[in-house]
Amino acid sequence: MFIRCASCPLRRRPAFRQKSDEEVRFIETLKTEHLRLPEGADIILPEQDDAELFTVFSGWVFRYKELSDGRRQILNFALPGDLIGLQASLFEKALHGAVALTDVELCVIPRRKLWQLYEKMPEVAYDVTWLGAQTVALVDENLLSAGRRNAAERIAALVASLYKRMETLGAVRDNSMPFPLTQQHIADALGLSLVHTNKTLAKLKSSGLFSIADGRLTLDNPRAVGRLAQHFEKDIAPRPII
Amino acid sequence: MFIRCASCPLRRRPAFRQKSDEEVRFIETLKTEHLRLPEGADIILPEQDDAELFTVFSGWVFRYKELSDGRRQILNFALPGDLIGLQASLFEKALHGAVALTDVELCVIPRRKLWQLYEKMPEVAYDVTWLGAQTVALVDENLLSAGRRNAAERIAALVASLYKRMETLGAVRDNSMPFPLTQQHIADALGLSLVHTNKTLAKLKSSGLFSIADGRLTLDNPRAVGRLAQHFEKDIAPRPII
DNA sequence: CGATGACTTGAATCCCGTCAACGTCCGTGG
DNA sequence: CCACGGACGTTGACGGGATTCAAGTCATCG
Repeated sequence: MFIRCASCPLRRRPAFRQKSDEEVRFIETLKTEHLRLPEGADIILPEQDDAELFTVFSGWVFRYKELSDGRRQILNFALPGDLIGLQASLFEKALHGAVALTDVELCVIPRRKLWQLYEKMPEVAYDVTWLGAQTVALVDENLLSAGRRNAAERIAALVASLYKRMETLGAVRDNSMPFPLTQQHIADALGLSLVHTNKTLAKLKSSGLFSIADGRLTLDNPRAVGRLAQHFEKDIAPRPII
Repeated sequence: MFIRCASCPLRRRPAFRQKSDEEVRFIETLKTEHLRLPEGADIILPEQDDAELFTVFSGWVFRYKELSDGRRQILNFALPGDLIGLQASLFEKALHGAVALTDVELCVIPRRKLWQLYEKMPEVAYDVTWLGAQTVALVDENLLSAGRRNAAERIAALVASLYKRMETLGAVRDNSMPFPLTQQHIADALGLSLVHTNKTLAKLKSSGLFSIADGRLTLDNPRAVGRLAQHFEKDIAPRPII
């Protein structure tokens, strides 16, 4: 099953900057495949030397690094519209891994076509850079969390960030959004142990900040979460999508 | 004092990919200023909405984020050849600050010229993206440190990374390199307290891993540092410079 | 020569990690 | 039908790595 960019429902959402027909047609020539992968599938392997470039079409993905004894750090989560594998495409080898957190659909742009894009369609090249810079911004924020926030603040910052992003995508209803993370994912993303994550999570839930059930998170007290997180992100302006 | 790109000593070093005369001439049209700033000067202020794009010509720079109560996290260090301010140029506002760690010289590329670069010289645009991805790689590694390494490992990883980068720039002599960081900088970069940084640093020094004196760091036991850091970076291949 | 910034050092405290056990849900298969 | 195992979540006890508080040394500098 192939989804044509011209009729892509994702890119029409208000979260994204609307592109000209010409640009969309061009992007469609780049896209070779619409890939479906099950939860848990490896998208990019650490050290992989032929990773492609992907746009997340549906589902959640995370990038990670790990140490030889198994300690794992999740670097950031990618949601629909986000680009995955830019580093891996530009460098000889991938310096990180990427895994499907849920069942996912990915638009595949072969790494060998990346240069074409710069030659032929500078607007799109600019957007690629923009999305790369967006990744830096996400990782920056996570580094601030891991380095300088305590456990409760880290969780609040993660929740606030994901909630805002999902809201922008139109995936929030009644203060509630899909939340596929296990506590192990949360721990790995925040640089905490599983046990301590569990206990801190329990405190925040019982304080009425938010609740998690049936794979969904409900934000019960947005202001308290925002205060803890010090994450005063305003509405996210429409952004590029490849 | 203006340094012409055509006669720029930095870009001729083997650390960098050599560019065609045409590209260099073009880059020179982008560069409006050769800026000198003293140690401690702000290069980009958090929230700044008109930050320019800079290439570090000489000296060290760091990017940082901070929380409202003063907790500060250094995101990464930028050395000669590195690009600063890409996010700040692409987005409405800077989401981080940048400060001169030493006296620095910066090549200034006005943010309004960034788009020109994509239209007129795709090779250079590609390099901008490459350098953006390079920043992600650096921050990724720092996030792995802050999230999953203990204090000694973090310091080893920082030392290993900076040493390798300085070596590539040809700034290492007799296993020794300039090292302008204070212990406070190290603490802020690694997500540690000043006191604990001091004590851990003392242990590593007395174990003979490295020594610091007169603003220089000498790597006495590269293998032990590499083992602690699990930072097996091979030689860094020549990279783009704008 | 007082002031300031960087670095040291010791003691008390605590946040968080580790260990260990237990509970629940769910899919599988005997 | 129920035993079994695995994934995920929960809870208590304990210890330690790291923070915080406090004080003091040493250079540099106006």
